[in-house]
Amino acid sequence: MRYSDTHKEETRKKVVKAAARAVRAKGPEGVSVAEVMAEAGLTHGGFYAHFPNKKALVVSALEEAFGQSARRFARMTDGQAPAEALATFVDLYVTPEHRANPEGGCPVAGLSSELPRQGLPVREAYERGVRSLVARIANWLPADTAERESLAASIVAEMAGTVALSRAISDDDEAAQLLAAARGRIKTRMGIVQ
Amino acid sequence: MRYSDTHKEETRKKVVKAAARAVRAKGPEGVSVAEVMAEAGLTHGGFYAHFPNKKALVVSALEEAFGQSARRFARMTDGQAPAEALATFVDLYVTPEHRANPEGGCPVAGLSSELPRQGLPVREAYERGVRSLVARIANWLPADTAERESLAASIVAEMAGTVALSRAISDDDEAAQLLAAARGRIKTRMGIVQ
DNA sequence: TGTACATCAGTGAACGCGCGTTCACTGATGTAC
DNA sequence: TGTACATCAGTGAACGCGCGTTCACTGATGTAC
Repeated sequence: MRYSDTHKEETRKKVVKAAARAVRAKGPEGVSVAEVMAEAGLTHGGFYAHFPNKKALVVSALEEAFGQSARRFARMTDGQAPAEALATFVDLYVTPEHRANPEGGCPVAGLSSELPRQGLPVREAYERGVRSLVARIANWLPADTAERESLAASIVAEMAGTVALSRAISDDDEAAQLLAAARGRIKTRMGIVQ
Repeated sequence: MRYSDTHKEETRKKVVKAAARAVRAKGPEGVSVAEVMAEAGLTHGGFYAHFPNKKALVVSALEEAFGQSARRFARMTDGQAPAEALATFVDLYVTPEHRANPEGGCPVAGLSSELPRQGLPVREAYERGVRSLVARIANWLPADTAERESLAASIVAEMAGTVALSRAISDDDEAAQLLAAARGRIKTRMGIVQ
C-alpha cells in the first residue's frame, strides 16, 4: 500500500469534520460536495471513494456535530454536581458566542427548522442526536422531578429556540440582552438558585 | 384593457399566497419559481411581470405568512381578556395540528434556523415578523410584568422551539405528549392558572 | 540490490438535471375612427 | 355598426450556471522476483 493503513480513514474524518461545520453553517441543501472536499484539501471526484452519496455525508456530518457538542459539554461539566452541570450548560449554550457561531454550535439551534424536511436517514440521525441531548439534560435533573424527560425536552426547546430567535435579531446588544434574560429564566425553571 | 382593473393585483395575491405556503413547507431554497407559479395556475415566464426576482417573492411570502398568523390569532382571541387570549394562543400554537401543518403555520416555528442565513431583505422581513409577534404577546402580559418584552420573546422562543423540536420526534403520540406538557409549562410561566 | 508490476486514493473532465432569468411572441379585449 | 389598431398579462423556448454523480486516468509507493 502506498499510503499508511490509517490514511484513508484520516481523510474521511477530515471530510466529515469539514462537512459538520459546513452543514451547520449553510444547511444540508446549502452545502455542496465540492465545497466540503475543497475545505478538506481535496477535489470533488474523490468524494465517492468515501461516501455512496451526499445524503450519507450529511448523516455523518450530523453525527459528528452532535458528538462534538456532547464531548464539549462533557468536558466542561466534568466532575460537577448535576445542578452545577446544568448551570454550566445553560451558560455555555444561551450565549452571544453560540449565536455568532452556528458552524460550531448545536445542530438543534442551527438546523431545527429544515431537518424535519430532509430524507429519512438524515431525519433519523437528527432524531438520535436530539434524543441523546434531551437524555443528557434529563440525567442532570433531580431524580424526583415530575416528567423529567419532558421537562428536559422543554428546556432544550427553549434554549435552542432562544438561540435561533436571537439570530433573527440583527442588533447585537439587543440579542445579548435577550439571551441574558433567557439564561436567568431557564435556570430559575430548572430550580437553580442564581 | 382586456382584463379588469384589479386582475393583475388579484393574480399577484394568488402568487403570494401560494408562495407563503410553499416557502413554509419547503424553505426559501426548497421552493422554485416555476412551482409557485404552477400552484397559482400560471406558467413561470409570467413571474417577472409581478416581481423583480425570487428574493422579492420570498419577502412578500414572509409578510403574507406572518400576516395570516396575526389575523388568525386576532380572530381567535377577539374580545378575550389578555390572560384568556394568551391561553388561547398557546392552545392553538403548541399543538399536533401546528406540528403537522408547517405550510400553514408560524414562520418562526417552520423557518427559524434557515432564515438568518438568507440575504438582507429576507432577513429584514423575517425580523419584522418576529418583532410584531413578540410585541403582540407582550401586550397580553400584565403591565406590571418585569421585563415584559423579553419575557414575551422568551415565550415565543419556547413555543416555536417546542413545535420545531416536536417535528424532530417521529412518533406522533410521543410528540403529542411533549406538546401537551409544554402547553402546561408555558401557561404556568405566564401566570395562567390551569 | 534493481526492475517490472499491482494497488488504490485522489484527480479532473464530462454528464444530465433543475434552477433563475430573459425575451420574442400570443391572443383576448378595449379604443379610435 | 364595423374594422384596424393598441395594449399587456401571460406563454413557452432558450440561456447560463451550479450541482450531484460518473469514470477513465494518474502517480506514489509497496510487492514479487
